[in-house]
Amino acid sequence: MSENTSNTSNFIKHIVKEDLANGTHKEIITRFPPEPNGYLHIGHAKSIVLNFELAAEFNGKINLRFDDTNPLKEDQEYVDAIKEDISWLGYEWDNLHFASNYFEEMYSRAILLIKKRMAYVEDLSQEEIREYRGSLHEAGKESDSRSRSVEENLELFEKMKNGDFANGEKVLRAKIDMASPNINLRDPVIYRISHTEHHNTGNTWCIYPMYSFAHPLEDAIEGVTHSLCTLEFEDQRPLYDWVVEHSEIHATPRQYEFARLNLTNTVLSKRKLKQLVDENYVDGWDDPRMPTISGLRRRGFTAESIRTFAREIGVAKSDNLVDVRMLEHFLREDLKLKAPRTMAVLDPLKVVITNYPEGEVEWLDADNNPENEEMGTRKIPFSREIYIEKSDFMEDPPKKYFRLFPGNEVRLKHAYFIKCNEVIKDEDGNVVEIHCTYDPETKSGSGFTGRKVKGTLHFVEATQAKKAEYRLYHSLIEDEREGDSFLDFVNPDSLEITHGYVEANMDDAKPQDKFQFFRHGYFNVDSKHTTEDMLVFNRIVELKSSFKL
RNA sequence: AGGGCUAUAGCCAAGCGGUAAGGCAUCGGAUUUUGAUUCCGUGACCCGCAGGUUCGAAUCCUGCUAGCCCUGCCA
Repeated sequence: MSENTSNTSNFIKHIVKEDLANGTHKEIITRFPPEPNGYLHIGHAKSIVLNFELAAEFNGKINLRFDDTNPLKEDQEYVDAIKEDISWLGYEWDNLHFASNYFEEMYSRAILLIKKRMAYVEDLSQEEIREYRGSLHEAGKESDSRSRSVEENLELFEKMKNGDFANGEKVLRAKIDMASPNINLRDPVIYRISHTEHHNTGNTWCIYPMYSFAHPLEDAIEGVTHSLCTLEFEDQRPLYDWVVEHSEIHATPRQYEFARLNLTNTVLSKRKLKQLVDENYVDGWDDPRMPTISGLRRRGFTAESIRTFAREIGVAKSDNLVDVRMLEHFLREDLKLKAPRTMAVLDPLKVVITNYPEGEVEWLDADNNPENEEMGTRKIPFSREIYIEKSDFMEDPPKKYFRLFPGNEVRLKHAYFIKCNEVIKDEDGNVVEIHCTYDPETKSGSGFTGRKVKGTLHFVEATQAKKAEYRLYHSLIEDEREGDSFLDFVNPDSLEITHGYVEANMDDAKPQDKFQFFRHGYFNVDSKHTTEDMLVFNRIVELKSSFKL
């Protein structure tokens, strides 16, 4: 990756630099630890970029580790999708691990804790455990199970493992402090029974470690030095350290917490995203309106723009709400020089150039990207009948409208000046066709300077035009709506479909090809809906515009 | 007397005792065969508030205030 990854500063880099400088570590190891229970989204991208680039910048290593300790929610489908998304983002992990590969090791560490009288099997029901835990304002109380002998605990824990108990009948708890002001330390459950098949270990286990016990062990086993997670785990840090210390794995991973990403007009919670998918608000995890990596990819966002975005938003500890326009900015910036510029009419209006010879087609020169000459030129057709954008004509325009209207002359991009002479309407009074005349002297590239026009319109020549479908996306979530559930904020009109024309030379456009459609924005050939006879384009983002009616 | 954390422009964010980086957005202006791009210009008499220490404070101390997180056998 050639991008400069070290020009930003954040508190985690400070910590790493210091750890390296004072010899705490010779080499750092980070990890990205997704639970395979859903698809990755742009919030994960923030964490991925942080962890991978931190390791790269300081010549360390990074592990991709699936935190698969709860078989009830996890699935191989998600493992595959997550790997694909990380690779697509442009990152390579040094090692691939699964928490489930450490189950045996974790089990033996749990036994060690029991032997050290630091863990015990609990008889209380889930409800009782909750009651005994106390509340934010009052201490918890100790359960009778707490004073069980080591031998009995060992025997019961083995029975748990052997499947002698039903789900929920027993749990293993760490013996810490039922009166701690930090509720996470009030004898947290570290193993539960779940007679569930695991995507990786099958039916080998019916007890599974809890995150708070498993995660620190995973980090310690792998020699992770800097374990980065989000703010809501701050209260768990004392427990994390407790597990590492008492499990006697001689490693000292440290947990650091940073603020998760929030984006305007977006939800970034796996639970909510899953709900949007399950309840058919969208067409799957990769729906172009979804903030998932796969959705952004299908929409047309580039990996580079997502990476740049993730770097530029920074990493800190204060809650934040980043404007989506920032993401869009980096997409435009990335595609500006990379995407060929072509003309597409999204909502066509026919124009007949009455003084242009019938049956004649001429081919005009058009550059593919004036800001990037290497992209070359192409020929585009021009003839008596063309399509322009419906919104580029107004019969009765306001002041400062410099597109087409009766009596006004405009430039057709790469072609000629045309002047509107006549408006054809149907019986309902709708404008169905415009009659114009062109001036042969004004041909583009001829150096004509006789007079100027204010507006330049894009067009598609009618006989060669290729039909296309456009999918114009609007925010899936609208922050300004009101409601209690996030579903009240879902925009029912987030997908707008139109049909129009693109240049004939788009014939060889393939899924995921990206273009700038003149005056419209950046578009991507949709990989799911495009067929042999119909190109379907996703609008990635619009061009910026200061035009107001 | 619950505990943990955060507070720098509309939104992100740097800053680590020496006199407020940068990006996004906004609004002007110039250039323009995209009302795009590009280019220039635009905002903190001040860093949540109030005191204090210091020659000097966004940075150190004290006290407030506001917001977020924590009572899953989720992660």
